[in-house]
Amino acid sequence: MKATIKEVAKEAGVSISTVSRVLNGRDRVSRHTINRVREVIDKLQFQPDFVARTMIMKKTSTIGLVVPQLSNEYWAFMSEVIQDQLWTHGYTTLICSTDNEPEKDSAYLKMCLERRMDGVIYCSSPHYSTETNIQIDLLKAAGVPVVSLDPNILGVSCVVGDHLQGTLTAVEHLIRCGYTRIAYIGGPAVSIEREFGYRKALMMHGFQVDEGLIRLVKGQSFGDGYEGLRSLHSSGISFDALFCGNDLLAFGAIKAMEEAGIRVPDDVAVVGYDDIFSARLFKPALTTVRQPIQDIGQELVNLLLLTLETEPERRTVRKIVIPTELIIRESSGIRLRQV
Amino acid sequence: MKATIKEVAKEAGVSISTVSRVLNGRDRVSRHTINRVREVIDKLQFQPDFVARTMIMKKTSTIGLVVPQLSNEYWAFMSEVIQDQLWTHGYTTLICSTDNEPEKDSAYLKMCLERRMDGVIYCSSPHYSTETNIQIDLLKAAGVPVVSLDPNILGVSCVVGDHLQGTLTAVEHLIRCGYTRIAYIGGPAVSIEREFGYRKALMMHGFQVDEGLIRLVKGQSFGDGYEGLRSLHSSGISFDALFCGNDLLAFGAIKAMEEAGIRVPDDVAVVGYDDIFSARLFKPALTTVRQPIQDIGQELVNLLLLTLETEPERRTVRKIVIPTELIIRESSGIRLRQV
DNA sequence: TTGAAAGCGCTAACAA
DNA sequence: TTGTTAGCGCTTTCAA
Repeated sequence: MKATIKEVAKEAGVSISTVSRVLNGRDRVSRHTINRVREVIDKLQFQPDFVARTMIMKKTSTIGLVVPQLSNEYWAFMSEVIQDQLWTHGYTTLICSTDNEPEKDSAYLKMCLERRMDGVIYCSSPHYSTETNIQIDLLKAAGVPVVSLDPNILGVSCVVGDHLQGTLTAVEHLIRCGYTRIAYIGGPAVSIEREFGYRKALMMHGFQVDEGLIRLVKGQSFGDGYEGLRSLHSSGISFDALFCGNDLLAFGAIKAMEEAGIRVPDDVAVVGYDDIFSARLFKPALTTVRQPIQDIGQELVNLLLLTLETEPERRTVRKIVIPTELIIRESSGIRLRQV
Repeated sequence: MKATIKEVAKEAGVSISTVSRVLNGRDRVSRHTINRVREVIDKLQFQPDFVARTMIMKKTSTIGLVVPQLSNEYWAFMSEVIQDQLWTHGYTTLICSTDNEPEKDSAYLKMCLERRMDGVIYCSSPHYSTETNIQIDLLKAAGVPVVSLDPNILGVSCVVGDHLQGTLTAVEHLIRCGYTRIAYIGGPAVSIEREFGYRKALMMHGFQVDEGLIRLVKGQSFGDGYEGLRSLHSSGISFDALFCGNDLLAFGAIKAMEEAGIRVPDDVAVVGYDDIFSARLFKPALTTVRQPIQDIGQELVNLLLLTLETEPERRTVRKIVIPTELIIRESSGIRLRQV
């Protein structure tokens, strides 16, 4: 059914090595032979078998990309950016969505090794497991370049958002607005530095951290934010502001407040994190810490490509910190211009 | 660096075929040999080379999935559902986001053939090109099962949302609410049947279709909806309701109306299509036609798997129509319960 | 400029 | 139950 190089060679009356040569443009082949072979290739609709080629070349031209959840706008956009970037560099991206499940996480990494990915971009859910670490070590041991977004994995180059700083700025913004009882919703699915930034901001401004104002939820989606706020609300504790580990959590929390008759920002000011597209569409438009997805994706790809071009012995571990930006909108109570 | 089956055989003092046998669980191997080999495999951290295996088996266990735009919530979710489904059936999914560019569309399909995907799920942007058709034919000619979402590609099994009916129901809902000047924003990136449904509903209820109320925009995203409404507004034409080809277009249109001082739903009622997650979060909550993504993804996978299990000669072209459901929320002017 | 031959790492007859 | 051998479709020496 599918023509092979053998049939092309036979039909053209040359050897398979000659066909291979015109295919790869290596060595020199006479004009006449080239034309003859090209003709037959067209006629037979021959396409070299990528798999066979891969086996010899030891290069799949494929990069594995592991993200926590594709249905989360943030990761979907990130994946798109990275895939585009890699495509222009001749690589295909194998996107893997782990749905925040540690088992899937390591399973996909394992697959990356089995399938001989040329490199891996790992955007973990921060509660990755020991198994994940083992897989990453295996990958490294096999000489497969790995770069990661955010987590500190020993010996892996990474791009990190400046979460501590980002959160610090966000919470300071709330403090400056005069809020004094600032709650926090985060958890293992969100960078721990955001919690640190929250604590740091409070302490720097002379506030005691009230652990009762902190809710650590399991996931990083709408429902988790919703539950987080319900728990906060039903505890009876009072708060006049809320910082959420990401925008989706904030959306969920606001929804829960709406249902409980708490007005945002009149009763409680809210700040999120990420600045996903819908943050500006939401009512009230969400004040949030912007992570420049485009830049982050770009840096991840650059970092990976750089590693790919360096011999394993010469590779160095780099860490690139991407600054964040506070985007002030309605939800934090100040009516500035909408961005 | 990486151990091969040869080294395992040598180390274990058996032949490579014996190693292969314990690897695949084929034939019978003595308990003792199995243990011996397993030990060595562990010791050497041997993993069979997927690529080499693939070459012999003529099966990559990989399915290509082509979607128009991953950063669109609808497609991100769809991709996640399909990837999950396929993963449980032992397949890896290669997700390709074409960004609505016909060239990328056909380029990715070409890649699916080159890389010997076992099957392809094609969720086209409806303005796919001739080149796309050629690539799909090539795929079929090579015996690669292709199933598609929505478009009518000759000889390709497909799952289609019942867009004509869905739109009809939506527009009839507006008519019943008493709106008489119903505008439409759609275009090539959105199923043409939605436009037909719009026209049909109007005609069935004795309205003349006013072409001035129709705006065909290029893409399917927020910005396109925004532009569509601006164009509609600046033309000076009057309208009291608006049906949009998808939710994102509706969001954009509503944003533009907001800026123009047009209130939704008080001045203009709006209905979208898809029921993406943020539709219920939006203010006003969006009335929209729900497409059951989970079901659609499920059906696509089933259809593909079925085709995969059928010998090429016995394959039949099937078309599965998925019913839609009108979800009434605030934007269309009736204050029913929020879903 | 071309061809013959040796593999890449594995599976799968066919023997033993 | 195990080993030998012949490929899968291609690239790449090495000769001619």
